[in-house]
Amino acid sequence: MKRDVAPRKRLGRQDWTAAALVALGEGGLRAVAIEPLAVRLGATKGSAYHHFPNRDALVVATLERWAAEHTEAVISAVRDEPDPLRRLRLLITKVITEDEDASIELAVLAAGDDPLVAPVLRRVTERRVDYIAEIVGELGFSPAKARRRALVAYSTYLGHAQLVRMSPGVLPETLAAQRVYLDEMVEVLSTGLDG
Amino acid sequence: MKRDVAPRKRLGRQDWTAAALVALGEGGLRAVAIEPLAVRLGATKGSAYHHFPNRDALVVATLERWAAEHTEAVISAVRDEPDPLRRLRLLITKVITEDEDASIELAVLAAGDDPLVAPVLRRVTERRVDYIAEIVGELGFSPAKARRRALVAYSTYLGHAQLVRMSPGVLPETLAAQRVYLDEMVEVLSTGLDG
DNA sequence: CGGTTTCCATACGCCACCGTATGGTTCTGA
DNA sequence: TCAGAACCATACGGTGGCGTATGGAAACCG
Repeated sequence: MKRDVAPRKRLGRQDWTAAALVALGEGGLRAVAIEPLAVRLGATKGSAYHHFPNRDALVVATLERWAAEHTEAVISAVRDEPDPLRRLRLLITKVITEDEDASIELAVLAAGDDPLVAPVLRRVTERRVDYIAEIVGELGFSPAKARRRALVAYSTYLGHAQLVRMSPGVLPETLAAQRVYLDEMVEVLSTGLDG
Repeated sequence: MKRDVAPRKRLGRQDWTAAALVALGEGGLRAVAIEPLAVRLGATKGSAYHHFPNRDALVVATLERWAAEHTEAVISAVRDEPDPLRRLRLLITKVITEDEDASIELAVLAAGDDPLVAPVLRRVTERRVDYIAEIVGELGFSPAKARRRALVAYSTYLGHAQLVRMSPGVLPETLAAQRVYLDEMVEVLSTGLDG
């Protein structure tokens, strides 16, 4: 008579990190907690503490998975474009427009000073800035200048993400206005990079 | 014979919000908790719950105080400069360089999706963007374009703050390099605004 | 098919913080 | 000067999460 409400599958590490990613996107880092996740998964803490020694390990594994899955994804999505300037503009546009898993990224950024998040985030940041600088370098600028421009561009991206999160109201409302805005942003950021 | 170790002053709302601001800068929003603050102040919770109905009220009062003290401060610090373009550049430079109370600002930004923080932060953001747009408008641009440029500039500021917080390592190390970097950033952001 | 490993449920103690109740102390002004 | 208000200490109960112990079920394997 003990019917299983949900088909009681057995759980693995991946199930936990997957659920943790969802929770992370919805409620930030503090929502990545063992007991609520257990409820969400229809399991108990016993499962979690089998796969992970403690909560920190779960958080780290989750962040590591996020970094692996999303950092390279964006980069390899524009690698086909041969022209550096167009590639840069494509990258910026893509990354600004894309709001697919933005919530997770925003949550990670928001928790940037957490000792568990900091190292992962630092790695991802360096990787991204390096990549942008590489593109700018292809345009014929010195490594130093290329890096400076990359930093400005990446800062703008970060700030835009922050704005989207904290007060979308200040941003242009209509889709048309958004297009104009983003075009202008790309233009400003790529000033002087072409002829 | 009962010598007071610390001169046991009586506490007011201001003492609590002041301590809360310090805690906010040091440990983020979650550090703004009644019991730790009571310890820090050499008092007990009884005091806090006399001045504030609950923890949320303390947080709100603290944020309100921050908004009042720091939003207008920066703006009025550059109001004297008559030339709009120079005023804009002064503003950006000032705000990027200044790391006085940056920790509090960063903590507020990091907690931007907290329901207590969101409305305050939204107000502050609108106010700042409006002010930047106003300056750009003085340069002869249409309100729409001025606002777009203001948004780009403010996004860059936000992102830069984020970078400072999460991985200062990616930013230029030496003071000289920092100067060059900031100059270039100001130049990029004010591209096309002058002749 | 019996043993071993993997997986998970139950139950427990712990800690940090919230909020309340209650009574004591200090201040203030008629 | 003393009554009431303002202020604060102590003690308590509640909540939500962490981590551990222990035993039992499920899967795997010889």
